[in-house]
Amino acid sequence: MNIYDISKQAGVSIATVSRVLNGSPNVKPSTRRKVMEVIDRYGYTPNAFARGLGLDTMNSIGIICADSSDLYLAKAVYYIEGSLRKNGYNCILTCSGYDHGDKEAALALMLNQRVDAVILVGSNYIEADREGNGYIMNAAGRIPLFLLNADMDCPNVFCAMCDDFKAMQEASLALIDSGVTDILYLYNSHSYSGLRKLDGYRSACRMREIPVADDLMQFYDGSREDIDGVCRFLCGLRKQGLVFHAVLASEDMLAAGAVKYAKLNGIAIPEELSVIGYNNSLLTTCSNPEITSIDNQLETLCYQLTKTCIGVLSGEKMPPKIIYSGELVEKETTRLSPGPLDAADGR
Amino acid sequence: MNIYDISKQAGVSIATVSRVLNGSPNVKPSTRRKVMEVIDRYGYTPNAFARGLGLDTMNSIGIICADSSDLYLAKAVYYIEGSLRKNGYNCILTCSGYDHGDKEAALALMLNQRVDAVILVGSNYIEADREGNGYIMNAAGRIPLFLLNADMDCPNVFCAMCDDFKAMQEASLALIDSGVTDILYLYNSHSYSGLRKLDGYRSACRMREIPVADDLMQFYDGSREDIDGVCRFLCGLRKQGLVFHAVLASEDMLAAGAVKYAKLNGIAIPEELSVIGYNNSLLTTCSNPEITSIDNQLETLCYQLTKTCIGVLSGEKMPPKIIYSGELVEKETTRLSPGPLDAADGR
DNA sequence: TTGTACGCGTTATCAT
DNA sequence: ATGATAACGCGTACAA
Repeated sequence: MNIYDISKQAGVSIATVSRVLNGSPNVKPSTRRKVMEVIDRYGYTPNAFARGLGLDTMNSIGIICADSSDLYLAKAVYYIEGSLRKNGYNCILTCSGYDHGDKEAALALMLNQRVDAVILVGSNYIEADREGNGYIMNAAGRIPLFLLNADMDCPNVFCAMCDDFKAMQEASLALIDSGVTDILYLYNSHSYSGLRKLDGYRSACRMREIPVADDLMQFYDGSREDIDGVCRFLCGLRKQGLVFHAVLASEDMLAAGAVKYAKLNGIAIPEELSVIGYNNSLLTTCSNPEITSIDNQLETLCYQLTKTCIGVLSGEKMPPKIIYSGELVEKETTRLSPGPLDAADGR
Repeated sequence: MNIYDISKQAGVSIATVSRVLNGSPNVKPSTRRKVMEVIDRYGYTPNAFARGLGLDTMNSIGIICADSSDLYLAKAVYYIEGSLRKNGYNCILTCSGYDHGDKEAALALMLNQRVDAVILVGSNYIEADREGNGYIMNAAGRIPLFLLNADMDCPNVFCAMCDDFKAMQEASLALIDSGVTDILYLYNSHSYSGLRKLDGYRSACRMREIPVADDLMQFYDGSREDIDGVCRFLCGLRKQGLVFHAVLASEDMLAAGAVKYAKLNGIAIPEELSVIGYNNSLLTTCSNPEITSIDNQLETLCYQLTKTCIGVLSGEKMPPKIIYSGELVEKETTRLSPGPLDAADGR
């Protein structure tokens, strides 16, 4: 069934059928009814490919993330997909992995699919060196690009991010000011955002005139799912004589490993060891005790980014950069000094 | 840049360009080089919409799941997307939610997108009553449908699933045979698969001639992310005087709630309370103690299902149903009697 | 080995 | 208000 068949059955031209289909006002009500009746009878829907060819769009948007099974990225993809679909866009998903060449290939494939825009989910699409981002700038020459949790100054590239630097700085300061010493910073990504977090920690140390010890900044390069691996990693550090009374982690999963480490070694939380994670994911409430974590407003970020995307595609002028602040959510793995908010809270 | 431009630049006809593009052997090497040179120079790629129109396919496959941020579904989506993409297919993702009408709408949208096939991820697309599945049978009349973790007999519908009944039955038997009494079955889904699991538990009780008490089968209808809610739910049951020495859960998240419940009430695991989850997800190793769980071979199932999908789309004859067995992975929340495997293990 | 011409199913333009 | 017709860019049968 195509538009010709419908037009014949309805005794009109294909132009009229098209008009009915697309809600043109220039159709006599009786004609519209007649055509609609035939359309409904045959359950006709216009061929999306032909439509795409004519309009040069199929209203689809590419979503690229490293790994959609990652707790955090999965949430982001979910929010973005829902928001875009609600606005009539389809989402083509690609998991690119963390390898640079694969990321580049994934983006190229999206462009060939003729998507209207691409959303890059996660901080790992921006390299610390400028050259590594050439493929992004290049793609931005063809279609608008949207980055979640990444920062880039480039025409036709729009970003929504959490100020990871400040969030981590504030968490570090809160820890320090509550009297905790020897804070181990644990991270597992060298992405731009990863480095920003690390810088936040360093900056806090400097602000409080604490020396930034190299062996208190540890990189864990095991699997992102291997909580026990993190636990073993920390046991190893301990065996090497490293002393720390807090673990500040760039990701909840690392913090969960720290909690296991404490359990295993009979270290009391938070009395002897404080733990702070990042992302405020399900892992924080699954862990026992529940993990204090930084909420980086993922849902809001996703919503703002898709809103920007839809705006751009409708030809509106949109802000190239949206920045939110993270929020420290205290649970059971820390005993921070009461902040101004808590002090004001009479309960 | 279209195929005409390229053909002009290369001094050949569009047919030749097309042949080069599609790797036809009937092109003189020198001509091929000449054409390739022009293609490379302009970075030309054929218009996917025009191609789709002519070939009636854009090699894209729809993936529908209720919620791609769910730990389990996210993994499934990830495996499926990767496998399909490796075989040259694009994936259009839709999260349908759990509402029946929305699921139906999501499938209809996919059909309008003219995808080559649709994969329905998760057991919640099959209703207990036959009528509820009419929309699926209907869609199967247009394109092949693939169900992960669901069972349906219908032409052009292919399934890959874990035998949830048997897996849960075996877990129940293992618990019973290790001497545990008063096993609370905790579940949060009335899907077909959910009921199969429940039946497995019941069946095990009957096999061991244990009465199947109604209040030992509890349905939790809180949020799928609210581990604390599960904890509170169990505390409530306890306060009502319900006695149970094990929690057998249809999902790891429920089991994680049970672990928290035990901690909160000073109940020793596994001495006073055994806990078994389902899916063997990250939550099992994040929990403390780590949760014994049933691994339902998700990766294998996904791989087999996509293999079937690709086969069907290539016109091969494929089995309509693939069934795997679950595997009980014992961790720290149970102390099961040594099975035949453990006994044979000399370590 | 290469080229010509048509079909794919829309939308949009221009008459009427 | 409606109809005829030209794009849109590709693949491919058929001809050469």
